[in-house]
Amino acid sequence: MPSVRAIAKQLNLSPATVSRVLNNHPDVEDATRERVLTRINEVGYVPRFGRKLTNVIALAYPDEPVRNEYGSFEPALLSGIMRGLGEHHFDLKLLSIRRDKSPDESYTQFFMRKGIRGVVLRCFRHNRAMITNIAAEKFPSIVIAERFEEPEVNFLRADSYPSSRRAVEHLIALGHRRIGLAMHNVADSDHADRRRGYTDALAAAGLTLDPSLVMELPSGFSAGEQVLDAMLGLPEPVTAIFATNPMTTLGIMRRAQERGILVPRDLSLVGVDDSDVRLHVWPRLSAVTQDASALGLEAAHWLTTVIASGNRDAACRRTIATTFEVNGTTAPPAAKGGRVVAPAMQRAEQDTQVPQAVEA
Amino acid sequence: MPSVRAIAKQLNLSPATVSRVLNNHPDVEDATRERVLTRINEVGYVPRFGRKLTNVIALAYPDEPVRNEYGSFEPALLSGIMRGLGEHHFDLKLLSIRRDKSPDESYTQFFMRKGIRGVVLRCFRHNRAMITNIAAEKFPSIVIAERFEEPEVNFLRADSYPSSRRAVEHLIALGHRRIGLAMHNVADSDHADRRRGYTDALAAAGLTLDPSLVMELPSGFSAGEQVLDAMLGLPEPVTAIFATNPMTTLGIMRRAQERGILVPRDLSLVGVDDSDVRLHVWPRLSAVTQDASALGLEAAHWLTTVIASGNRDAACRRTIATTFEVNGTTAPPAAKGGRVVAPAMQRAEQDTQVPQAVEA
DNA sequence: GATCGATTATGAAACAGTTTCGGATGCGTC
DNA sequence: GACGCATCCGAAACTGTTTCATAATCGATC
Repeated sequence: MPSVRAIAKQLNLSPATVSRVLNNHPDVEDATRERVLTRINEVGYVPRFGRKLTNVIALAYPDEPVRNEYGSFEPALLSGIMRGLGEHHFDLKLLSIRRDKSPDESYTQFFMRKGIRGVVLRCFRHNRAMITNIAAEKFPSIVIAERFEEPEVNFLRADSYPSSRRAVEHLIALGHRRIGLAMHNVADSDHADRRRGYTDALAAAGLTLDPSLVMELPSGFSAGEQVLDAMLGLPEPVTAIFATNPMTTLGIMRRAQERGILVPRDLSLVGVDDSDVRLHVWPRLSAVTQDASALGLEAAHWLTTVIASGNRDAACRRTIATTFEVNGTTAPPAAKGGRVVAPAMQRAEQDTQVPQAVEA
Repeated sequence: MPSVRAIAKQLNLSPATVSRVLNNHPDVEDATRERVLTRINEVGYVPRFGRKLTNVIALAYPDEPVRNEYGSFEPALLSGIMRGLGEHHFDLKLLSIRRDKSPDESYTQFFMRKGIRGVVLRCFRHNRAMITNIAAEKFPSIVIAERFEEPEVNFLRADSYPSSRRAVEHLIALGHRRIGLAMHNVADSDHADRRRGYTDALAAAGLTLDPSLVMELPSGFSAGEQVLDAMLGLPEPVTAIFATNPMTTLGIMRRAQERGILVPRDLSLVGVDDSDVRLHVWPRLSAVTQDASALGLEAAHWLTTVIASGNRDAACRRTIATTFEVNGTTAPPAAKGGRVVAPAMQRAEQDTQVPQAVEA
């Protein structure tokens, strides 16, 4: 249980200087600061409040926390984290790293200054380096929904590959041959998995991959609208689309309705859903679903357990399953030429089927 | 700047006992605990970390934080709060009162034990008493999106009345005479305002209020589905619906599409939106909109400013405006009998209109 | 009825982190 | 050389919390 005073003594310094380093005060020599920081990392200092340990972890975002564009993933994640915190009686802080971290302090310094014992990290395309740095500093941390090769990075993710592959196989089994893929243009591992599910399913069915059917766009709602227009504007249009991003999926659906394209009669659509949104649209969306709330719960529980146990070498490289749920947006491709049933009637029928969960 | 030691001295106690009261330790006599608590409230004790003030506020939920059913209000609110925190360099904690507060401690005790200086409170139907109690204890707090008569309660809300009234007037101006109202069955002040907007608009137009057109249901998605079925199943069905809850609105839209009821040709719909969801459905939803993010920002800014200034008597009873935005779900009622344009074509046209914001 | 034991309530002291104040040192300038 | 200023750091003071000891009270048993 090293304290500020103990560390100061070991280094022949005063507690005041160690405290200054911890709080990133300017007037301490660089060499001294370095000595203190390395020692702090060696002995595994943990901040205390008076004599009691601080039981706070943070959910840290690289930039703006809880942005709206992330859809329902963030609130579900947050809700799960709060539930996972309960057992060990930890509290949760929300942090924006870019806003509050001074560039000349280490991540460990920053987190200790904020009085937290561990951190749940959100990963986006631009902050992978940040995350490997945090992990390299050995500060207790776990990354949500992303995969890392570096063995010191702890992560908890949902594996989209099997469900994505199953989704595309489902489309192929229905008779679709021209299946579009709407990708995020900066690939995280999740989106890479979904792409792999797509290509592998095509390959396994003996279909050749047509690069013109793969679109890469910024994530977001309006991207979906562009996707639909582009894919139906092809010389030989697609009959089905697999969209790897929740917001993009909604954009596609909306644009299809706007243009009077009936889903699934004129176009089949498989999307991705982080919570219950797939059930709140019409027709209910056939989708690869991941349980963001469960991710948050498990991550918070692992992190607080590791902190409480004092085990500094625990590793988490867990992957939980996703599911592919067949709902109302997938059907056989239209036979060329014929509308057999009146639109409104057909739509009413198609959605009466009960959702079947297919385990991934 | 009263400290634990100062308070102890004033009461002829040891700092240990005061600390025990603050942390809700069991072995302190009730009379002593009471003396300490009243003194703490008198002198306005604030927790410190070492010698520095703790700059943390909390967003406190009565039960589960950030529930999914609340739709997009919570993430938008949270995002706004984080932005409003920046100026005074405060941090944010998330708290569940029911989960973490011991029944035999006061709210002030609870919040101090958590090391926070102030709290942003979410208000639901069942915790109004809790909130007046917190305010009566004079702990720095502000309630989001609710109105209180008690002068000691600080709140920041959006006034839905003018926009709601304008929304219903809009429907009347389009020619609607049978306008349904879908209400939350446990009325907070927001929903009461929306109801008042409805009744006043009808009265001003000389229309009599038909009680059978007013439905009160639990909030949520499935309630919307029930509303649609009920209101169109009336002997003399409605031609328009005003739904006062975002999730309910989505439920109505989905069920209408499912049943092949074309909005707005067969039914006009005005909803409520807390963020951008109205633009993500087809047709884009005519809606009363409130800016949850702005509510969060303003509330956090007010609270941190009051705390930083040390002004214990500042009051906040602010109301910000909402807007009524005309989009694609409102149109004149169908002339009895005729479908003039083919459904798909008509739908494509109706949504091309640019949203017009009408200030409330 | 007395005694032993357990529980309760409290304080002194030790310990946790932070800041204030002042001293020492070095560097530049007049 | 003297003065001024900035840098760096330690002693001391101050904050809150816990541990240990102590005194008082209550209850049960002989």
